[in-house]
Amino acid sequence: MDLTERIDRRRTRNSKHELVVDPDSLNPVVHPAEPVGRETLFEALLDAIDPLFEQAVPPDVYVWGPSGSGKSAIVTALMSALETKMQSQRPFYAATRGQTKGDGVEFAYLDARQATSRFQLYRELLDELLVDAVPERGMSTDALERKIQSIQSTGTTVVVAVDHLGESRTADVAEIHQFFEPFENLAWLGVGRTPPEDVSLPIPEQHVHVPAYGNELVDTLTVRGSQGLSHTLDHRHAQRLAEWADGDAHDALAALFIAANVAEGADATRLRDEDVEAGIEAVPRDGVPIGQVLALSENEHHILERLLALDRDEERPIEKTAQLIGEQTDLTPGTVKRQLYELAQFGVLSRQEVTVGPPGNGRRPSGVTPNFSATLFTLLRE
DNA sequence: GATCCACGGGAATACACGGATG
DNA sequence: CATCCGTGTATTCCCGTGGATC
Repeated sequence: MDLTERIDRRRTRNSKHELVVDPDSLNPVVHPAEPVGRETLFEALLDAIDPLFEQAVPPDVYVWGPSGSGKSAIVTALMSALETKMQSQRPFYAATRGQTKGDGVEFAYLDARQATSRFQLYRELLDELLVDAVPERGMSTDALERKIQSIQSTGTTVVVAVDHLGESRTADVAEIHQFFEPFENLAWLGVGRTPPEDVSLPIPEQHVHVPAYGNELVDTLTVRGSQGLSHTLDHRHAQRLAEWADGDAHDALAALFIAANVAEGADATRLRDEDVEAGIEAVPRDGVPIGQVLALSENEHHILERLLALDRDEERPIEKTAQLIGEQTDLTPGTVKRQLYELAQFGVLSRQEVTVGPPGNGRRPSGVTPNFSATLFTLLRE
């Protein structure tokens, strides 16, 4: 960090009123312990796993709904609530026994974006269940499966939530079904966007539909905004964001997060209209969720950073882009090109035909542009 | 020695266009 | 006019190799 940067930071930190007091509250990838205004959905989820409260293994459940409808928020909240509840009721001696954290019921939350293969899903699950570290390599997937089975043979019931199913890189419902089939005392709760009728069989009989936010989004924004900022979020601003985002909490929070940063950068003491508009400006309405971008590998992040650094106004065929990026990384242009194509298929980048040079024979090249908020990506990468 | 996976290279396939063919 | 074909690119798909870890 150079000197001016230090001074800059010091200056913003010491400005009379710090505007952002809790960044996490404004962060679209962070979910609060208690989601606002979704009590009925919480009930529906509890209903779905009701047998659990009579010591039985509940059926598998599929939770689905559009992007930004709060699926992740409600499921993470449910799992952590269940965990604390069940733990407080667990007999004291259980905690000290054996290699598992205890017997009875165990809860785990897995993010399919972090665990994309059967191996990784099993590994993450074991990591949640066991106190000991679980190896990341050198152990076969089948060995992990046997390990999970041996835990179950002690009579432990496992409820595992798997978030973000059916994205282009993550496992889908059918795969999750297959992966967790071998385990007798395990119920899974899959979360995805695909409507049940479009999901390839087999699919759980229990569905819980999470519809897009309606008016509740204004409340959610108000609560989270007011927690994150040093002042109450202006009602007009909450309304403006909710309306623009059309019920998508991810987009609304993304814009709010950026707005707060813009305002803070300008040494404002309150969020101003122009900040909110700047936030809205910086978030594409139909982009990929930023969490999906953040979950990419380190190399892919490098590629994206270089891509964002290139002059945005210039049209450039993908080949040329790959070459420019390749020069700045230790990846070959060929690999960069393939990765760019993959990212485009993934939805992280969007492709459009590019008109460059004389109209030759073959197929026209295309260029790539980010399909997410570059500002948000940069802010959250730090 | 076994394991998983990121890279990298390259084969296979898709697409665009002009010209030939029926 | 509709369709097929050849050529030249773009894009997707696949798989072997090697690093890192156990």
